[in-house]
Amino acid sequence: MPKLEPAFYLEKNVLKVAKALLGKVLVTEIEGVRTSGRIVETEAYNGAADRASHAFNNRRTQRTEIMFGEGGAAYVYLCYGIHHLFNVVTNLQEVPHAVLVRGLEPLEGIPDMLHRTGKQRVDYTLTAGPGSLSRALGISTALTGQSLLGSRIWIEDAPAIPPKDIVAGTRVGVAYAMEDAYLPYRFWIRGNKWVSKGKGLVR
DNA sequence: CCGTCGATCTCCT
DNA sequence: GGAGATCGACGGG
Repeated sequence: MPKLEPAFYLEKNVLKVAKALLGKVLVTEIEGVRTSGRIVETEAYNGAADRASHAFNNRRTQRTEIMFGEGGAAYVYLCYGIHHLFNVVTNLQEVPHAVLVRGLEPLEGIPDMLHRTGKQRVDYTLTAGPGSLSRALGISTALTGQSLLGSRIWIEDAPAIPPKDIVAGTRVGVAYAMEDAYLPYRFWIRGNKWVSKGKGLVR
């Protein structure tokens, strides 16, 4: 399937993009090794208005600067000093929206994913969870700022997931975000085994 | 099954 | 100095 068009990433409603990304295929080609997976779980980060976002209140740092660029780039940052978390930058320039990819169903290059992660067998721990899927696909902070229309990391089109098969819940690990921690900004494909086990706040 | 803890970057106070 | 968009190892029940 073809790469998603630039217009896909310019959508101004980040919740729409987070849902539309479900079912699409994330592909990396790192040093000649191609690996891919179907996106089954996402979280929307609503920029300046969102206390859970790194760009809350339009906070600009060297790390977050890429989110202020035009939609269609990768924002990869180091979490807890160890894990490389991959986000899709969306919306127009100066609007720092992003979608975190939290779960993938592995498709191409599974032996390479096993090699990268040191795992013996394929199970949900290979690509469920944002840190795990980055390791499997070879995504690191070296890719932050890369265009998703380029040749190292991109997203391919696939049929949309019907709304009845999309579940919404609260985001994981954002308790610090006060009232925004309760927003239903996490989306996943109902019943899919590659969704991470992380739990958001419940009220 | 569950809770705790270490790893060790980036940014804030 | 402390917390964080996480994960896996370990110990107890």
